[in-house]
Amino acid sequence: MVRVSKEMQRAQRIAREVFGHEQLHGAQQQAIGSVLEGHDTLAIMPTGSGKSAIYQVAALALGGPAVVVSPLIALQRDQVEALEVHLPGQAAWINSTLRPADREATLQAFEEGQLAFLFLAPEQLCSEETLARLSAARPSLFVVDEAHCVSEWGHDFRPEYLRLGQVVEALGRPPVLALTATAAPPVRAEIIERLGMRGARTLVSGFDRPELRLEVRRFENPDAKRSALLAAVLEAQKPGIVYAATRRAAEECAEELLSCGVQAAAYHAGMNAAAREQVQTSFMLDELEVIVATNAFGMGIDKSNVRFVYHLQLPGSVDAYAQELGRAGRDGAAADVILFYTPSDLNLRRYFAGGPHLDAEQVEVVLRTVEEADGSLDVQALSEQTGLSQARVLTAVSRLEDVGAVDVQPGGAVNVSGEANETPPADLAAQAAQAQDRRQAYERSRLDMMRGYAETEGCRREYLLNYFGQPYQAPCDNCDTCQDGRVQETGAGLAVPFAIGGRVAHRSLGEGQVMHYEGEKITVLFDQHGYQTLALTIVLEQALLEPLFASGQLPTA
DNA sequence: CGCGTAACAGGTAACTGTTACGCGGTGCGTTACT
Repeated sequence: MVRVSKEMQRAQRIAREVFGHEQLHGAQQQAIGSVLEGHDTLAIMPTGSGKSAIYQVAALALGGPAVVVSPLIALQRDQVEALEVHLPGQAAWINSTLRPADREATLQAFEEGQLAFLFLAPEQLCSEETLARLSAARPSLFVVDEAHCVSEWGHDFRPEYLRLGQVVEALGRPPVLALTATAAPPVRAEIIERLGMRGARTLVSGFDRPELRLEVRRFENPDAKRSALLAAVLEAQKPGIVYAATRRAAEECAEELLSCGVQAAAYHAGMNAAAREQVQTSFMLDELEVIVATNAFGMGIDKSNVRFVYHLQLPGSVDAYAQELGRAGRDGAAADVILFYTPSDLNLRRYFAGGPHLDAEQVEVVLRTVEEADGSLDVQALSEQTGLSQARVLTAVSRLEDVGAVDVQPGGAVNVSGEANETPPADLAAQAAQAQDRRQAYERSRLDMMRGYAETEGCRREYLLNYFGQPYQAPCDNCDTCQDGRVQETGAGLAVPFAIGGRVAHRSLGEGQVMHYEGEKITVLFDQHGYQTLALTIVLEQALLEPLFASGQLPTA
């Protein structure tokens, strides 16, 4: 018999009376319960499964105001509007769209306890003053929505994401609740580490989407591929989404579709805000049949009747692919998920993966400039002083921060860290350059996993689920390889030498987690070296891998 | 990193081969103008 705690009963009542949810489902209850028991919690749940209700109910049950980190101003607006229905006047945002007077009024309302929810992007949490004022209201919960951004964006795009751990400290360490729809094991580990979550509970609910039909069509020639995609869109049931790797490809594809009589439009970050908004709105209203987008499109989109998601180029990681394909078939009806693959697309993704390559000399120039300026320069100023691009300086500073050589102040100014004074700058620069090499190698190993999906002869659903650490018994009977008989039934119970999800140790690559088997190969995610695929016969003959402990006993940092 | 395009050289007409260069995703914020 399940004992329902008093706190949980209270949470159920809040869900019902405030938000009108008759019944919280199991995963929601688990996550809310975990938070109410005071645990830092990472909840991984598909979009549309009521993630918002978790933080909404948990925060009210805890009784204090919640600080919610949200990556996009548009998402902050959506969340506030949703709360406004049930709790008028108790949710607000702080971002650059506010006039100074309104910003001040909002902060004051939060300090005085009039707000239950405050939404902001991580950049806002870099101001000492804002932090001090938020902390004065003694927030009872710190929520990081779309928490995969920590790992996807923190390293060389939005570095403030990597500093949220310090923010949690500055706010007096309220319980941390991180929410995302997709996170593979290394992404989970990084979210927990970077947010400084303690004794974190990780709750994962169902990744499998049996209604999605998975397929890869391989082409050697990009033109032939584009024609095939156009033909597929013409025939497909609409509405649908086409993902392209570049803005130009998105625009060209949208134009071609239009000229074939399909109501299509492009969507990417190079368009002005009004045009983007208009495209998104008409897609949501079913006025537009097909949206052809870069990865700028999708976060926070919950449209139930998307009948296909096609990719004109492969995404940079299986994580990104899972996010994007997950936007199909939310209503539970069948939907088509096809990757149109040409191996040459890997080149562009390799370029994007892991940011720029850094020479130790370049990093040393940055570090010495930081020293000479005595903490007065930010990334932009450093870029001007050193003649290196901003992206390069940003990456150099992030890696110097990782190795403890520099600190970045809330205002953005870069300082030499106190501990680093003993070590020669050249050594620190070399360490930072190495850290960047490792990061690139890791990102490329993730790209290799995406390529593995495109090229697998096995069940694609099994491949995806294994990637997210879940065992699966192929065939699924709803992917191309299963349906055309390529998948050999491995036979239930055929002994695999190391359990999927289990921990293993390799002589030279260190410890890792078993991800996937395919033919004579085993893929392991190594803590230090990313995803590596090894020949099973050699592994067994030379006893290269040693099992550690079963999955589920993974110690959390 | 690697691809596609533009510019250019070669030797006197039209074109081919070489080289150089630019381009490629995601958003917050701030600031200087209209």
